[in-house]
Amino acid sequence: MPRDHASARPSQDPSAERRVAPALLAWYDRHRRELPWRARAGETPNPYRVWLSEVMLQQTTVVTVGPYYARFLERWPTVEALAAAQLDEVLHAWQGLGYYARARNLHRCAKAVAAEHGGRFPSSEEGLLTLPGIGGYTAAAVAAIAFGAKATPVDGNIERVVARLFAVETPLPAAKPELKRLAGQLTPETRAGDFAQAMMDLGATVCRPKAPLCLTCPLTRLCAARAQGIAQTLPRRSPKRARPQKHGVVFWIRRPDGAVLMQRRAEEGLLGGLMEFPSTGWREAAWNAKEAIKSAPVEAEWHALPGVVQHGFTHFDIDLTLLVGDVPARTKLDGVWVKPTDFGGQALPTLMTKVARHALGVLAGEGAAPVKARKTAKKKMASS
DNA sequence: GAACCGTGGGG
DNA sequence: TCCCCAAGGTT
Repeated sequence: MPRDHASARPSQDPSAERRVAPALLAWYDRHRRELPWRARAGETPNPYRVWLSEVMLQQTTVVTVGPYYARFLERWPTVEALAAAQLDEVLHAWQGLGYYARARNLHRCAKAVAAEHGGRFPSSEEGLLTLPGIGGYTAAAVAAIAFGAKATPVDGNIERVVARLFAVETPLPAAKPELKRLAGQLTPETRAGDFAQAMMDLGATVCRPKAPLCLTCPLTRLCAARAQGIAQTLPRRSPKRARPQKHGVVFWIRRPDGAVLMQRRAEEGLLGGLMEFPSTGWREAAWNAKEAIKSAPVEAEWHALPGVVQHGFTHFDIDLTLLVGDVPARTKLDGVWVKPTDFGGQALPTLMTKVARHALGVLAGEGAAPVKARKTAKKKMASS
């Protein structure tokens, strides 16, 4: 469907575009949020802190990032300190935050800045783009916020604000180039960093995905979607593919001293570099015990643990059942033996934290297993 | 372009 | 309960 040119303009007024940035910056000066990584008005931003926060904030909420940011900054106050850390330390500190490639790239980036840039981040978008884990959004964000460059980061918030302001009805992700172009047109010559943060604040607190607060929005008179009464329906999105359900069987292997076998996952891919309990592959077809045991790392007398651990990833759901096996002391296997009291010292993804909690709860003989898991377990056991 | 890559909270 | 989605990047 063709888009007429009138839609590429906020409201019918041709001068509206030029009024967006002044109106938004005036609003920002009054409603500016205090965030841990945000320099106060008049203070010089610290590029390391801006970069660290921007990477943590990728696809992650402000509330979630808060404590992680504080811990990272205390432990590694400078990019050189972070560069000197071990990758496993960084992964462990990142535990629970998700998208673990960010942690690996964060570490690589710190090393690159320390070793190849004298400990100073490049100040241009182009320079920043060459670093690991820094893509179009983060390069523009750091350039604008930390270095005052005229750059236009476009995140989910800004996509939404711009889609509404210009009533762009093209669905995402196809609309991304157009939204980026339109956002660039709005960016002022000065205060580009404040403008970007103002757009993001507006998207987070006023121009929200659902139930936008158009009555209190500083741009409401300039908003084409508001004029057409379609603000809440934008941006449109192309339908997403359904998430398949996968299944796996975990081998909970115990030594007489109570230690359990853990292994490190491959560096690349899902949960890369993190620790896990050994398991079968994760596939869409269900496993039966006899088949699963073929992929056990050791021979043992296996006992099925009641219950199931369920978890959702971005692109598939998974349920894990557990087989418990006891092996003699001195059993030699790939991996590390870890006592449950030391699980906290390992970089475990949330899925494996759930596995550990479930196993320890059931094996302790009390009702630590989630009620939901028990119900599902009964159903599954009855059908198998 | 499309798939892959986590997690937690809110409606 | 289920779906949405959050300051995206890499392949």
